[in-house]
Amino acid sequence: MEKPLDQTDWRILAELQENGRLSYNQLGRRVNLSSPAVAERVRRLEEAGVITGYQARVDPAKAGLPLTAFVQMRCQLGRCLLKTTTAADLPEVVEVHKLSGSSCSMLKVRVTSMRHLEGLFERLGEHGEMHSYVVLSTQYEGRPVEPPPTDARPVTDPAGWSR
Amino acid sequence: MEKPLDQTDWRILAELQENGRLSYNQLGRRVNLSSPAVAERVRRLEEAGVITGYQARVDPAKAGLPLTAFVQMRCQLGRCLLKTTTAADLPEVVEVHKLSGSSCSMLKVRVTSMRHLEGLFERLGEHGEMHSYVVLSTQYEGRPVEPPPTDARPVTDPAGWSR
DNA sequence: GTTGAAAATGCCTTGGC
DNA sequence: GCCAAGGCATTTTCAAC
Repeated sequence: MEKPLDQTDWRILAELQENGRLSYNQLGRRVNLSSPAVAERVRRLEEAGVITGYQARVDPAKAGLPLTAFVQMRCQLGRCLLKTTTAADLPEVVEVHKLSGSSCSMLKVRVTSMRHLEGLFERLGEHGEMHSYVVLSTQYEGRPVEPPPTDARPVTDPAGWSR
Repeated sequence: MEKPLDQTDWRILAELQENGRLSYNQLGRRVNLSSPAVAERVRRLEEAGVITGYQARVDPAKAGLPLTAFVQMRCQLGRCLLKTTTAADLPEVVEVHKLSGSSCSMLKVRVTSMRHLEGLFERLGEHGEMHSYVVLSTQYEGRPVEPPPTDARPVTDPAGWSR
C-alpha cells in the first residue's frame, strides 16, 4: 500500500498538477500509456491518498484579494489561536502551520486592502505576540511537487566534525 | 473587463475550488443555473484570469516529501537568490515571495528528510542571512479563496489618534 | 442575460488478449 | 498493460423568453 512511486507515476502527477482536467485519453497519450492503464494508475494514486483532489486555481488578486501576508504567531498560554478560534472566524487565513522553535504557528493571509490587513492584525494580536511580513510580489506559488532527486547529496563537512 | 464578481461567480469559484472536475451539468445544478449559462460564466472567469487553471492536489508527504519548512532570506548584495539561481536549480522550493521589511524573500520548501533539509540550507546559506522554520504539522493549506466580507470592519481607535 | 432541448462529439468502462 | 466496442454523459449550438 505504501509502494514508492515509479517514474510513470511521477509523469502522471506532473501532468495532472499542470492540468487537472486532462481526460484519460489525453493523459495516456502524454505518458505513453493506454487510457485504461492510466485510469487504473490514477485510481490507485487517488486511493493511496497521493492525489487528494482537484482544484481550480484562483488568482487572489483578480478575485479582489490583492494583498498577501505571512504572520508568525507566538501565542500566549490559553489564548492560542488554534484553540480559541475556528477557521470560519478567520476567512482571511488561507494557511495554518504549526512550527518548531519560538513561534507556535505560521499563517498565510489574504486581504482586500491595507485597512483590512490592519483590522485583521488587531484581531490576531489578541492571541499573543505577532510578527508579520507583507508580500510585495509572488514569484510562484503552488509549484507542482516534483520527484525528489535520487542522488542523496552529501552534507559538506570540511572541518570533519562528523568523523 | 474588470467587473467585480457577483454572488453567483463566487459560488462557482467555491465549487470549482472544492472540486475542479465538476461537469457544467453538476456545477449548474449546485449554483442554480443551466449548463450553458454556467459554462459561459466559467469561460469568462478563465478569460479574465480569475481562474488560472486546474490542478490535481498532491499530498507531499504521501509523495515522499514529508518535511516542509519556511525560509526567510536576507540576501547579500549581488548574491540575491532571485538573481543568481533559477527555479530548476532548486526543485525543493515550492513558493517564493518577495517581502517588505528586512528580509528580502520568504520561501516554502519541501524535502524528503532532515538530511536533505540540511543540505538545502547549506546551499541557500550561500546567498545571505537565513532564518528557517520547520513545520511540525499543517492545519490547512490551499484553502479556497472566499469572497471578502462586505462589512468593512472599522479599525479600532480607542485612543483617538486618527481624529 | 438566461433557459431548455437536441445533436454531435468525445469519454469511460468493460471484456478478451 | 493493450486493444476494441458499447453505452453514456458531456459539451455546444440553437431558437425562444
